[in-house]
Parts: sequence; structure tokens; C-alpha cells
Amino acid sequence: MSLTRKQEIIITASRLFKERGYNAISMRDLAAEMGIKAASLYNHISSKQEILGLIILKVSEEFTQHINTIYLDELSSIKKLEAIIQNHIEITLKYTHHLACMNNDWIHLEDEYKQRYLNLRNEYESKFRQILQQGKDEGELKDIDLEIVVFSVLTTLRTLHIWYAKKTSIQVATLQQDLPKTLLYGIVKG
Amino acid sequence: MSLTRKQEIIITASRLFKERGYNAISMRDLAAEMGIKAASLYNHISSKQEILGLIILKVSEEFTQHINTIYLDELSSIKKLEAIIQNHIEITLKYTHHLACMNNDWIHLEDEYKQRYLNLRNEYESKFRQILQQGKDEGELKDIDLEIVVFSVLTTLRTLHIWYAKKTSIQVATLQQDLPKTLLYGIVKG
DNA sequence: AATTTGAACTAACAAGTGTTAGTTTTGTTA
DNA sequence: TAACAAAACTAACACTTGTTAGTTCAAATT
Repeated sequence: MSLTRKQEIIITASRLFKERGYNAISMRDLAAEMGIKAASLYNHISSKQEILGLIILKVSEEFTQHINTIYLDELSSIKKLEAIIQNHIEITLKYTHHLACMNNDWIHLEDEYKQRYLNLRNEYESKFRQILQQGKDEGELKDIDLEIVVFSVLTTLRTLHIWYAKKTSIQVATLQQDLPKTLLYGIVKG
Repeated sequence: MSLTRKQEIIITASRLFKERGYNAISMRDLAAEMGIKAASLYNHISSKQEILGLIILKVSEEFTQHINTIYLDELSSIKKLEAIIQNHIEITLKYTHHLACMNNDWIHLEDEYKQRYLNLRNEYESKFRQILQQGKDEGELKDIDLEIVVFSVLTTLRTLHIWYAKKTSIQVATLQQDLPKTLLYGIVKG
């Protein structure tokens, strides 16, 4: 099962978009990186915008699908949170470039693409918030302002790709062990 | 003490860059927003790049200067961390647009501007890392992988401006109280 | 009153943008 | 071998980009 030309374009684009940003990459840049001319790209994709849309919606959908499953599971809120963190790490390893694109360039999505992305993101945040609320209701989580926790945890998870880019020192196993600790139990002793 | 025209340009630009990104804003867009023509901007600034450089270096320098002071203070590492978090909140309130620019568009800095920014950022991270190390040495902080803590705390602090943009529900006082709690002591009870 | 200055203007530039139309090459299948 | 489809090509389009040169005009200074 080899990649279609369209998939190759998307993979190359996601790398370039990550490195220099959507607006800074021209169709000629992208084509040159693939060893062809800009016009040839249009045999495979319909517009530059479509490339960005496919990159971002791909991972967005995967995230939302995963949290929807977790949400319905019969688990303690803490176990759910651990599973969510684990999933972020996995997707970051698998789709580093896609993820960087999503975080940096979602703002450049237009019309329907942007709407679909925002809907998925809202759905994700909403489920995440509900899981935290469950944890507070069941007495597992501290009584901290919900929005602050949503913000601080999700922000860290969303930008994991930055860490991954310079994974010189850290091992993946260390991350899987220490990131949940850090986010859930804090860094201060006692 | 009214603003110079140059300062007005920088303020307007920082807002537009934040909303749509550096590359998506043309000199004509910026000029139109100020009610003048693009060419007129060049009576006050020397290039588009200079605008971005001034925006980003302004806050970068302020951050680095602050941590350098804290670093030398005779405080426990926890007190230092609390002061750093506090400073991030303050700068976020004061320079929301500048901060968003820095986070989203530093990649578009060129040559010397980029080098100066990266130097400041490295200096900041280095001091932050040393403060954490001090905390571990003195037994105040848990034995968690240092790089993971650096990453997760700094990421959250750097993107505070996102939260601030939609500060519908959260009060600043709540943030000042609950963000240090979340980052330092975690969200799980017991 | 004469001069200087600050800050706007018009007009134009060279280069780069995404995209389309029509054509040629390449490799696979009938 | 002939026919076909996939995927490249050239050439061009209309438009936008950052920036420069030279000019105008009102306000401040001499």
C-alpha cells in the first residue's frame, strides 16, 4: 500500500507549513519541494486551501472521536484524564506536522473548513470540561476554577509538538510517565 | 504625553497581526486601519519587518529582565515560581497583542531580529530551568523530569493571551489565585 | 514673512501570488 | 501495438506584495 500522490502532497505540505507557516509557503515552494511545477499540483488537489483543510480536519476528527469514546467509558475521571493525555502523546508522535499546522494555521482556514474545525474543537473542549466536572462532583479533583484547568491542561497538550521537535533529551517513555504526573499532581512536594 | 505616530503604528499592527497573522496583513491593510496610505507608513518606520521586530523584542526584553531580577533574589524556589507566574499574568494584561504576536509570529522574524529574540528566549528558559533545579536541590520540588516541567509550565504561561482574549467568565483575581495552584500543586485532591 | 519640518499624498516598480487552459509525456492496460 | 489514463509540462491571467521616488501642504520655528 503505497501513498497516493495526493497524500504525498499533503505530507510534504504539512511539513513545510509547520516549518514556515501556511501563508509563507507558496504553491511554487511546495511544488519545488516535490520536484514538480506548481500547476501540476492541481492534478491532485483543488486548491491550497483544500490542503490546509485536509491536514487540520484529519487530526481534529481523530481527537474528537477519541474523547467521545473516553467520555462514555465507565472510568474514574482521573483515569479518563490519563487516557486523554496518553492519546495526545500518541497523536503527537504520529502526526507531528499535522498538529503543528493545526495549532499555528487553523486561523487561516476559510468558511466551511474553519467552521467544521471550530465545531470539532468546541465539542472536544466541552467533553473535556464535563470530565473535569465529573471529577469535581465525585470529589476526586480539587475545587479549582474549571476554566483555568481546562485552559492550562489543554494548552500544554496542544503544544506537545513543540517539545517533540526538539526531543533531544527527553525519552518518550519519560514523557508518558512524567507528563500526567506534572499535569495532574503538580510539581511541589508534600 | 501622547503617543508618537510610530507608536500608534506599532499598536495598530500588533492588534492586526494578532487577529490575522503577520503574513496575512499587508502594509495596505495596516495603513487603511489607520486611515492613511501604505506609502505614508514609511515616514515613520523603515520596513514591515521592523514593526514585527519592535513588537516582539519589547516584550521579550521585559520578560528576560524580570526573570533575571527574580533569579538573583533571596527567595525559595516556590516563591520565585509564584513571582514568575504573577509576572506573566501582568504582562499578558498589559501587552496582550504583543504577546500573541510573539507567540505566533516570531518565526517570521529575520536575521538579527530573530537572533536577538532567540537569545532572549534561551536566556529566559535557562534561568527558569535553574530555578527549578534549585527547587529540586533544596527538596521543595518533586523529582520529575526537568525538561517536562519547563515545557509544560512555560507553554501554559506563554499562551495566557489566548485565555485573556475570551475572558468572559474568568476574573483576573481568580486567575492570580488559581493558576499558581494548578501549575504548582496539581488538580488532583489529597 | 521666510523657512523648515512632519506627515500625508500619487504613481510606479519589480517580484511574487493562486489558479486556469491547453498540451505533452509517461506508463499501464486492452 | 493501439488506446487510455495519470501526471507532468508551458504559458499566461489578474491581482497583490513591500517598497521607493518625488510631490504637496499645513503647522511650527526662525
